[in-house]
Amino acid sequence: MVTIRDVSKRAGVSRSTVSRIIAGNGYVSEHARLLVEAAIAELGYRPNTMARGLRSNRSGIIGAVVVNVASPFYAQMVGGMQSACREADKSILLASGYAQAHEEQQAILELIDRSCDGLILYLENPVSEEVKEVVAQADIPIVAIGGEPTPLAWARVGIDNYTGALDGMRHLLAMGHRDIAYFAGTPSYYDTRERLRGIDTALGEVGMSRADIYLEAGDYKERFGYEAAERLLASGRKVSAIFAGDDDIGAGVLLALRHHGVKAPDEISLLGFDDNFHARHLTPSLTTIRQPTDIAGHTAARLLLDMIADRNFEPDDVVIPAELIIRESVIQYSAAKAADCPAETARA
Amino acid sequence: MVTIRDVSKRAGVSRSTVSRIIAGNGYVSEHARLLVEAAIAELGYRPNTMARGLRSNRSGIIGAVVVNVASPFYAQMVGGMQSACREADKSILLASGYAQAHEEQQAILELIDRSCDGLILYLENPVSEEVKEVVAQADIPIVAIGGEPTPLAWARVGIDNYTGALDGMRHLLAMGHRDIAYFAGTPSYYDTRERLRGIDTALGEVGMSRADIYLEAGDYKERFGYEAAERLLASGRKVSAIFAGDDDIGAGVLLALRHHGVKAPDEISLLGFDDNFHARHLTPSLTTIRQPTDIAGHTAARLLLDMIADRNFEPDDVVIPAELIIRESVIQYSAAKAADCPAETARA
DNA sequence: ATGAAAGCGCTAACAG
DNA sequence: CTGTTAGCGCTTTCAT
Repeated sequence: MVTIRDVSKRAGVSRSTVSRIIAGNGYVSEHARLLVEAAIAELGYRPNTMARGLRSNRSGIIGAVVVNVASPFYAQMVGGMQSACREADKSILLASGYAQAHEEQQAILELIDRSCDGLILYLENPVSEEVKEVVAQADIPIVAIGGEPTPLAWARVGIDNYTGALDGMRHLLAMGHRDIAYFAGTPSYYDTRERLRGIDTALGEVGMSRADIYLEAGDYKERFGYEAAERLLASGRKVSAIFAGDDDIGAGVLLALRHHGVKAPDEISLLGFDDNFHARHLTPSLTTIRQPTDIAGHTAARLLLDMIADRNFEPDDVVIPAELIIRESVIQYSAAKAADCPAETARA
Repeated sequence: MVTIRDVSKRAGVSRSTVSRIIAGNGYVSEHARLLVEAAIAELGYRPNTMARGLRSNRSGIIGAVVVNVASPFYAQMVGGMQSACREADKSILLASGYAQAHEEQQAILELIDRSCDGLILYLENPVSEEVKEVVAQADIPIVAIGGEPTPLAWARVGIDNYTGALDGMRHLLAMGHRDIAYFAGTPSYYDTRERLRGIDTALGEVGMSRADIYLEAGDYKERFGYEAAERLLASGRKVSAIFAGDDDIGAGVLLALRHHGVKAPDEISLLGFDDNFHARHLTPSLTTIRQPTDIAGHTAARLLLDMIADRNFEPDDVVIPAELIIRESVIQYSAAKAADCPAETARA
């Protein structure tokens, strides 16, 4: 292995000079630089990151924990982080927390122990005091991205679930729907709660409340959407629109409707959330609310990198707006169709 | 920061003893172990991975380069790797090569420089001699997973694109189709070439060849599928089935068909490849060939971990079989329908 | 079974 | 602008 010592000998300078040159800081004469660069090239020298990290207490690695990389939602987010890190010559150490408290904490500790220069956290559970203690000790910048806001974070990048859901429900309302079902995802998730808040607000604007809609909570799975839709159908409750907690749930709803001979959007409109890849390929194509997860990931990484570069930099939290994407699955409520599906819901 | 020295003092033993205990090797008396463990707990000691790595030349980190994490195909694969690594207490340093030679090489160098204990590589380009040299120097186990087979790899985990495509084409043929189009993905990709080989074989079995089908190559994008389908329609060439290079291309084909009023599968059957999440949600749901990327990722990681644990372990290459998933988009060829779409293709 | 000693390769004062 | 010096925290012979 060729070390900094070999380079210094070859170039006829001291190790410090070589160190300064590869780190790119401190004063170095042009003459020395040329000599050293030549030596590095000839010898094929590559700095040892471990030794460097041990000494300088910096690793050049960013740690990220998301719920699950295998899911496109988070994968895209990680892609965004990666593109930001690449520009800054940082690598990403990736861990998944699987939305489980224990796994999440383990992941955080793992990243801290690997001396990451900073952390990006998408957590779904609060962290224990012990972990908080370790994190505080490490004293590295942390940005939270979506999920449960954590006191650990120095800054937060969030997607506007509240406004997204608000806009979505407003859209349904504006299209004349009043008999509505909402199939919420995992109730314990922060995002789920935010979406519900948005829905409350939208409902309130027309003098309705959560009590006036058919509400069910489950998880962000296609299966839940399927089963919830079946239960809705079986209940006899008539709705003209279903708002799915996300596109996966929406896909399940669509399947159930088809199996039971209910036409969407003719008989029941359907609104999704996320704008996953499959949203536009469903039949009918899904009107939904886009969450730009890649942008969120990129933004979070940028913020983190800025904080790492300048420890005094105190960024404001940023909220990435969600966007209503109108496709085919939501149509104007038509009284004609309602004729044989009389609404039994209370109205304001 | 609490170091191994603090622990040794507290426990009243030498640093070596503490080191042996945390590394879990060498002879240590039960008595000493208890003392040290207590001290570690009381002090909240956490070993410094940098110092440890510098000294021992092992990092506990696995490096992975895939084409692009943001894509569900690779994301799932990474998920599989992660699940295997978690069991072995290794972390994953992730890089994307974006199927570009330069990026791929950079990614490899980055991972090597970070002293990864082993590498999992999904490359789409050959590597330069320089990089090969560096990799050889590093002397760490490397497993290739899909993509271009690389001489760098000590072992290879591949998905059976050949047999997958063979089975797919056989299925089309068995369903009576003879006028077939194949929309291949990026021609330079190894996987693409393998699939074409499979298609050749299947065609050969019924006395046909590539010249007898409508063949177009582009990239693995929905847009390509859309445009290729439009060109096919415009060409006047009649086919009863389209085999799409992957499900994204397939989605594009379906869209084009719909826009041009061609009914699938009634007028044209469609076969995909990959079994992406959206495949079953298309209308008609897509008959396709499943690539178990998560299993491939897991397998590759397991192999690598075994090689890291035992440098003499020489694993055989493993091939993960692809599987034909039958849904709605491919139906039996019907002469009746062919009546007004006379085939102009040569037959054997 | 344990301790002493010798660095791993690099950076960061400090002095010149 | 450059060299000297003193470790960073840990592992690993080598004795004992």
